[in-house]
Amino acid sequence: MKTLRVPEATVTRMSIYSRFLERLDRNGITTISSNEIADGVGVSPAQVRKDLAYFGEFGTRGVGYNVQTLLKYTLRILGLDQTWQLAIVGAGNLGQALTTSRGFNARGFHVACVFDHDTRRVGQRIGQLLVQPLGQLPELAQKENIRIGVITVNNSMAQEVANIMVQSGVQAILNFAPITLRVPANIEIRNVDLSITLELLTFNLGLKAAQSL
Amino acid sequence: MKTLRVPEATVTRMSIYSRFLERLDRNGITTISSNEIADGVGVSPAQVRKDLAYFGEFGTRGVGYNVQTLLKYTLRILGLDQTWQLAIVGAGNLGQALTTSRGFNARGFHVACVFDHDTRRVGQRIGQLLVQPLGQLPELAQKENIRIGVITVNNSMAQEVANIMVQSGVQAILNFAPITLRVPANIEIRNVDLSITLELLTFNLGLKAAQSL
DNA sequence: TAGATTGTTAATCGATTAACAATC
DNA sequence: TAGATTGTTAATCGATTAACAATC
Repeated sequence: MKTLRVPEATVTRMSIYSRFLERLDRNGITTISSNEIADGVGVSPAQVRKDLAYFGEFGTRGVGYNVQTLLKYTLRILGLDQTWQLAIVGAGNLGQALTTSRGFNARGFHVACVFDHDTRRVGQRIGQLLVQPLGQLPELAQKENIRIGVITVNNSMAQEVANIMVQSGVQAILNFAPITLRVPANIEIRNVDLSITLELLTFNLGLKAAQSL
Repeated sequence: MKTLRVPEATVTRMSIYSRFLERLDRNGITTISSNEIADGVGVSPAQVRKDLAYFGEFGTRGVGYNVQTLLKYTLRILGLDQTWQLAIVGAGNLGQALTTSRGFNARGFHVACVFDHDTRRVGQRIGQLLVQPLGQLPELAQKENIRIGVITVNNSMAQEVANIMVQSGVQAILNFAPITLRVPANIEIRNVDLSITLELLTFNLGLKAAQSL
């Protein structure tokens, strides 16, 4: 049980390489070098080779990488060689957007059900799905083999929803409520805070303004 | 014109410190140490002091930091001592969610207008706002002093929308379309790709599964 | 003055890049 | 064999942490 220690930036780039390879594959390109991958996604060739080296030897010296083979490996590394059933809790605008979004319904991901606390929302149609009452989450999570829960409710409900998700056997949570949720250590959790992203922009604009003085 | 070089992680943490200070201030706390800030947000005290040191000396040795003063400084550093007018282009579910979201209507940010290409959406009400035709963007951007544009249209429209934004004098773009946009170098741009975030989760779940073998 | 906490320097840690031997 | 490109090692770069002098 050796613990593989991979920088998070490497994983992010694996995701980017993987999409790039998908595009190459669609365009019928069969072989590619680290140099071309680097050019294609905007990193250094050494970085590409180093990133891949965390996971194995996928290329052929003097030749390059087989696109299909490398694509298959990157998908497997990212855990995308299997299906991930998602449940979204919170059928407001954000929940609706994510339910039908391409990112959440591609590359192994599938939004299998949507829940809401509000009885007025229950029964509403979102894409192919009907909004389910929150009380149904434990049962449907079992039935649909939900492994990832997405929280798009407001702050006051978020912790309660997280608790229900954990009790329902969900393994990972993607949380859009801008609060810190408490979950057991074995649950993967990640927060998406768009306000911080906005503030990175305004910070940089401020820097620029200062530099042009 | 000395160029201030600050790690992006530091800026992200400044944003987090700033919110923490807001909470302290609301609770009437007047003084705080780097140790307490560190505890409150989950980083090391040395990190807190080092982060702040990029921007100045805000504390008093032997005493700590004045909450109100430090809050004011963090807000100024992040560029939040001014109002940032936003325009959202794409009045679908995501656009609607962001238009009325608290993160986009607090701490100096204000969604001033929403646009859509689709004539069926134009005139719709979102919160206080009416959806405007895309053609109105240049004029309204001027009139409303829009400095940040948010792109929530589909991939095929995103580049065109970015072009119009740039021509309209927008300084920064937050792009939710999962494609790489070409903009002039003086425009700040940032992509939000939720799929990559999802894949970080599945990668970690895969690691965990491998370790428990 | 004694106790506390900052701001800063030096040490450590980790990630990226450069360089090159291995090898197709 | 000559040319090309990988996989890996060593060098560099940058960020975090530890430690402590400065000072309230």
